[in-house]
Amino acid sequence: MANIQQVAKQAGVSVATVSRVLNGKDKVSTKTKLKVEEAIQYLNYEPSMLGRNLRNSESRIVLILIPSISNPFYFEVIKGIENMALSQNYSILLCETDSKPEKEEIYFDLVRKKMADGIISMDPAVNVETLKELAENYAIIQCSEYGGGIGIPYVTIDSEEASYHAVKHLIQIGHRKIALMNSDEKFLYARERRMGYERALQERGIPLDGEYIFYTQELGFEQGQQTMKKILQLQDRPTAVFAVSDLLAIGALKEINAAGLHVPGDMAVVGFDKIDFSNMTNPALTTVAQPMYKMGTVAARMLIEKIQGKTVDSVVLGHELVIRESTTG
Amino acid sequence: MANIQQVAKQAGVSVATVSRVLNGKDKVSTKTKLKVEEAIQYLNYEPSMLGRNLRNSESRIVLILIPSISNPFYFEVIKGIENMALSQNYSILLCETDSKPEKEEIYFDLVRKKMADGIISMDPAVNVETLKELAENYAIIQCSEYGGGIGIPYVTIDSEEASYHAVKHLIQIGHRKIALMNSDEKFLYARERRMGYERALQERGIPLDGEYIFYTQELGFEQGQQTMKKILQLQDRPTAVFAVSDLLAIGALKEINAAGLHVPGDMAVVGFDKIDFSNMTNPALTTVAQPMYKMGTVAARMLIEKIQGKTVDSVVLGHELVIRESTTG
DNA sequence: TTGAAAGCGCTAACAG
DNA sequence: CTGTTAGCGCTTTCAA
Repeated sequence: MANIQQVAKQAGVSVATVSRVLNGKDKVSTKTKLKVEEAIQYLNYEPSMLGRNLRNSESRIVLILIPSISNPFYFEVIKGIENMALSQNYSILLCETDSKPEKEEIYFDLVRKKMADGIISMDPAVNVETLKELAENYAIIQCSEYGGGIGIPYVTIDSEEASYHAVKHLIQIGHRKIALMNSDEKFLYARERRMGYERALQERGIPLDGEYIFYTQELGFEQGQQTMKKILQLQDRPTAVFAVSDLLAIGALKEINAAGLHVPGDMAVVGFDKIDFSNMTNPALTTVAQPMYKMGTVAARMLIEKIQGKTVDSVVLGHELVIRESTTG
Repeated sequence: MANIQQVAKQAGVSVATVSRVLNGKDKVSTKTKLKVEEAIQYLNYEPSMLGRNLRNSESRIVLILIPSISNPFYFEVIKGIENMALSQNYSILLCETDSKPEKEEIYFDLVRKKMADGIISMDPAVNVETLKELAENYAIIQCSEYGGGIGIPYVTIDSEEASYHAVKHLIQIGHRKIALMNSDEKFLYARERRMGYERALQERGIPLDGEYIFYTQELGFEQGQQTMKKILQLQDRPTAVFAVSDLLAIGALKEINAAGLHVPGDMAVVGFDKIDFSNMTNPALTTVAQPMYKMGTVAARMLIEKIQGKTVDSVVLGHELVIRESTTG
């Protein structure tokens, strides 16, 4: 475990020169450079980030805040963030909050203590107050979820438009009784998605039916099952359902099957997110694809620019409707 | 962004005293302690990990090496690691290698550069040579996958026994023609699982049929589909299949359904890992549960002890067969 | 119980 | 092109 001093000594130069060779920015003569490189080789020297980080007062680590690591929606986003970060010599600390403030605090503390240079928050349940406060002193980007109007740069899609698109597809293939399986409207995206749903219906002159709108506390498989159970008990049963997450939709699928009904014959289903698993179900799920990888790279680029002190603008990316068996089977 | 100097000045004490209050180990009089705490409050001071880490030559970060973040098998393990790590004031850096040596090297470099204090490797495709070399100087634990006999402490389950258990279940419910969907036998666990499979058959006097054993390069959904396709084309078609991962099994399920056959009537299916999704399929999957959370906590504890210079022993944990619809209808 | 001072490993400003 | 030196923020002897 040699340090820079020993390398300098071995090479017969000063530590400054070694540092120059290491960082490759300043000019060093080919001869000395060679000497230094030999010494590095000889001593098996590896520069310590600990020293460098303190000196540069940076950690070269960025936090990613997600509610749950097992939600597949985040995979591609994370990959995007990771690749961009890696290319800029940043590492990522993946932080699962379980949507619990205590856990969130642990990670917020990490940036307060300079253990991380910035945060990409993908947690819709994040404490907006704290985040806002933190954003005054640290680099923060919101990805996919944003509280709206809190002055933190974000990258997201147009949820209203995406939802409109999905529902319009259902209408176009002949459905008029369409249920919406939404999440709690305390989340902005939930409100937006309901608006898209309503716009699509209104546009075709289909009256709104409050009975067809359902809210769930979480976006998981079980909630999808439970909600579908309620939908199937409706007097005037809808012929299609639009769920705002693939996991909800997959839960619905399972429940429809369990009731002996057929998808899409008896009930068409559309999901949201295009998680890997949406293709593995029976039937494969029609779903709205967010450009997740791109969201990740954009968020990471924005964060790094923020860390570098630049001002960054929010970004809204496009979406895509992936039509598969659960609507056209 | 106050530092310890300013706090000391504000409180009218030395930096040493502030440090003592911060760490709470050394004795400090109640009065000075109060003064210091007031100063900390007043200045909104947050101790920098950068300084502390350099001084202590530690990063309080541990790496987790996984092949792919989207493989659900790792979720619970990661949770276990994270919780244990957090409780000891360590943070975790989740590193996806994509089983690519280049990517692996990036992360190995992180520990060489003191950016991380140790590694928990869950990558079966890890470069064992490098790992072994690294283990001479750094704390390393293998979790769930281990090369065997390379002198690195590991935590795992008894794959042979688990596999035996699964196949025995199939035999007990009446099957005699049982296919094995295994991964490449370059992996130790693959060899062990085949041995368990063979032992179960032999024990009941069922002759081994090489035609019933299949190998896949990866453990994903697509491989499961492809392999199932081959199995269904067999002259003497088996009545059950044991896949060494849930994703393989879920692929098989989809393919069996696509062929118009029924699970478990025409073909019983057993998976391995008990990932969340194994419960969401149609029918729900019988599978072997590894104690993943526990594996994670144990691995983390072992690693931290290793970091602290203690010697640690390898651990083998138990497993459990979860019987669901895909074998018992 | 407290303070002074050294030093963890590195980078950068300045001088030569 | 290279060396000297200060200092990033902290912990920990050693003395008092």
